[in-house]
Amino acid sequence: MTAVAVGGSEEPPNPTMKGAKMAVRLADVAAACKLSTSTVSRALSDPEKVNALTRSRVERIAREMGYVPSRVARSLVSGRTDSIGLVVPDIANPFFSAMTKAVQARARDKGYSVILADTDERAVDELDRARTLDKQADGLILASPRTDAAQLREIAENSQTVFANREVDGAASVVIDESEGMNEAVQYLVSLGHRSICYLSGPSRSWSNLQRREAINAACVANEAELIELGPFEPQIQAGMRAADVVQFKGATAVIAYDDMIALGVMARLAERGVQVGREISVIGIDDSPLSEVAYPLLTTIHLPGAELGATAVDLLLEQLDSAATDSEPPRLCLETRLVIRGSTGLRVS
Amino acid sequence: MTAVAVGGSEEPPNPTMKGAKMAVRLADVAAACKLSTSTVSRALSDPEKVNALTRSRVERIAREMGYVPSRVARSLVSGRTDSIGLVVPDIANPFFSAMTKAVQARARDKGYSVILADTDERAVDELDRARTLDKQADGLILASPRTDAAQLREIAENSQTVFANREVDGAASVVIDESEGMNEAVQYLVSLGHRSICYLSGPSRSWSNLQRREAINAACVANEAELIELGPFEPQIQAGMRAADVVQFKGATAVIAYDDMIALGVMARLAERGVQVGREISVIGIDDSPLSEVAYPLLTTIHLPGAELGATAVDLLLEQLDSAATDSEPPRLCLETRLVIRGSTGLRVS
DNA sequence: CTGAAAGCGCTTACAG
DNA sequence: CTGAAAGCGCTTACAG
Repeated sequence: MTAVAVGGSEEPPNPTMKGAKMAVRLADVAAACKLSTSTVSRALSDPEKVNALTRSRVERIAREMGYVPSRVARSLVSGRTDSIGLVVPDIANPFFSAMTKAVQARARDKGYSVILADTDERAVDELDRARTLDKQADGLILASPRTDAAQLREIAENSQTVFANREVDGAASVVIDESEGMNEAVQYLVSLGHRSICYLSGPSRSWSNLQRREAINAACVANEAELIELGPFEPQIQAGMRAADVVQFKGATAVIAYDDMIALGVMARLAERGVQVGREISVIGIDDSPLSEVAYPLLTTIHLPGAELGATAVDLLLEQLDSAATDSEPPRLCLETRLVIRGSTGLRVS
Repeated sequence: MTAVAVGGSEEPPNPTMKGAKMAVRLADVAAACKLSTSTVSRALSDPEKVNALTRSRVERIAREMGYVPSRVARSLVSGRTDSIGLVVPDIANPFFSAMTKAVQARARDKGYSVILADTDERAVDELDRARTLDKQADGLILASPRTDAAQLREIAENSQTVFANREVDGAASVVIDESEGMNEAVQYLVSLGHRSICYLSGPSRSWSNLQRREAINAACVANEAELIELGPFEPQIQAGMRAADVVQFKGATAVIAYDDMIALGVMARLAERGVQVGREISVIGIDDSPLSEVAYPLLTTIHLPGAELGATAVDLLLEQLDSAATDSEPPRLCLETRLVIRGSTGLRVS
């Protein structure tokens, strides 16, 4: 009648410790079920390979015990982490936050989680951040990297990588082709009587900026407009405010900015000075961020499919992960743009 | 003189496979060094315990072979992942992107990476996302969760958790106390001649919204102003535009919105209707996001220390992780607010 | 200072 | 259908 400790292999649970780390293990469930860990493992992750009754019993007991499989143990055998790394220049920039949101949503739909790295526009940190993430993730999405092509190629050779908003030889990428939107913008300005157009450059090492410069240049040639380049400016409102001074000094009547942030900064400063944007001077942004509908006047801008960019990058990456081998030439996708006309543009006065 | 393959245990590397997954292992460098894995492991991660010459040789060879330790293997033994999970309602909302940026930066400084989950304002998904992240991270930061207190408490009991912008009994948290800023705002409006103030409510299940309602209520009582509550509205520009209609219908002359996004939407719609914000009607936001300096007129708003909130949450979480035991009462921090007066407010006209 | 062995928590051929 | 064993790539007492 007196109970003597028999076997006594049961470790008392430690209720003061938090976190699933000290939680019930597969072996605990197996012991409770009086089965081998092999069978329990199969019952939980490969149900077909196990007797139906065994399976349901295992499932029930596992649930009762609050069993949660260890992801890292699983990762160690599978070689996969089911997560992807995303490197962005500035999550506070609406373009990247919209893109990040889409990346996260799509990744989640596919059973992946995303590890985020923000380089705060510091190009020199990009490689380091990418390498760090590569150790923790199955693959990488590098958004608008400023690093030079050779180093990016090296990253792509050593890791599963997809570039967003940047093309790199031999690597998968999805970019936005601004030429259509840019052409519409220039054509529209010319139709309003503008003959000279000012482009406010973005970061000098930005691939996007290069694309946009080329696009506006081609568009200006095609539409017989003069092009004046100013900059570089950081894609931030503050920088746009400084840009406004240069614009005013140059006496420009039509400006296209590297992005909405700069355009918005320009408008804000101009308004402060009593200049009527949309009448005395026309301003066009690039991005079509939510902000462009809040500014005064509403910002005419080239719409960039940021969410689509993010979702597509995830799709490309997961395809690449699944196809294992480096079979064919990696895909390069290209998304289109269009001009969204609002209030910040108007007939040239003079 | 003729070199004959001796031992021949060298696996040929597979250059077509990408990713550090098939990379050189500790055992490989041990073999190359003709040492045990134990020694190599120590040389690399606990240098003091190893002969200086051995160490430098190991380090050199490891470098030459491009050895990168497997994080998951390490995690399996250490029980730590060195990453934290962050759950936010909407990364595209400037408040949360600013906070996320700060979380990421601070975490990185401390050697942690951050796994991001965006619930897209879907309160029902919060718990699920938190649990998923908990499996992959050492701890969790839950930003502005809408879930009810009981369930949040349960999360906090099972995982290392810090709440940002929400207080939960028995759990660590850092919140923003709006009462000071709110009081300044109401007092300011009253000093401009407004006697009736309209509050545009945020999400009904938002703890912040509750705090703000209480704060404005107290402030109105203290300043002898009438309070009219409208809403709820989602913290988005679109919702603010709809709110504007209600505001106009009510004939309000002074409104304080749940956040900048709503305030901005209100202003945009009002401007569209030809109503002069700052003259005919005063609008105050909450957040002081970069947008508030771009809107027209510039938005008067209550400054919220979003970056500080994020950084502080990380600090609290890491302290909690290090102190292992659930010793004392978890800390509850509170950050202050203040009113930033800009152009969207002015003397009451009638 | 160095090495052999056990173990972190799973999965998965390989037998039975 | 089930179990014993090996292994994923490290770290860490325990000996020597």
